[in-house]
Amino acid sequence: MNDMNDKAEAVSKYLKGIASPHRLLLLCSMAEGEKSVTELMEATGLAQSSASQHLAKLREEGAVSYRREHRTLYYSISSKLTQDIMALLYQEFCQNKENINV
Amino acid sequence: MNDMNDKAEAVSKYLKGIASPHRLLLLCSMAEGEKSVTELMEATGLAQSSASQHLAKLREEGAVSYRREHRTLYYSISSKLTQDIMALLYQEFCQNKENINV
DNA sequence: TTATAATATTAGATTTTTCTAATATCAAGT
DNA sequence: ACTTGATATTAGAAAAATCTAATATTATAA
Repeated sequence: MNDMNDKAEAVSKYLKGIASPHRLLLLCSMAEGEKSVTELMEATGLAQSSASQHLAKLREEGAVSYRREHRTLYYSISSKLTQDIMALLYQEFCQNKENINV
Repeated sequence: MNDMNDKAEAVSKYLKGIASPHRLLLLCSMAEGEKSVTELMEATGLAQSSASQHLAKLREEGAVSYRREHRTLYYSISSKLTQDIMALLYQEFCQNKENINV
């Protein structure tokens, strides 16, 4: 019974992990392919510290991962769930001209 | 360009709208079929005021709607997007024993 | 028309999130 | 060993979310 509460907590943590305008923009940018932190900063207009903190949160929730190449870290979406959700959201908010059924 | 920002805002608002443990439990309960507010309170253990406020937020985001029957309001999930997302989350957090790919 | 059951709204305190500024780390290149 | 470029972490202030308690609304039944 409080198994359900635990699951709700976990799901909530994950959803809140991606549910900020800035983190969504980061994910959107990464949806095009892996991006360095600097590229992500430019694409989203975020300050360095802010970008880094948002990426940390996305990492914590397992939504993204990175690979190092020299001094540069390349981030990308690493979870199927996140890809699926981003696809649904994109379809709903970015393609559906009249926002019925939101 | 700030079209993207506007969309990110809208998506964020929607996601935050469903991303609280209590609201997820409410949605989970409604996934079984429409429920009265009292039934939802019992199912989730929420206080009356709290349940009502959470339902208001879900309404605002268009995730749920209700129908009145006498004094009782019956709530249900009204958006395809919300149903799809709930299905993905259920699959990921409630069926996948080993939480790979979160 | 008044009492009551079912639900909504408001107010205020508490907690959580998010930003900026400052500082730290870490891996090259010199 | 130093310096520098790329990124991370910490601290603290400001903004947003959430709970409880109190009050209001609304539809029915007496």
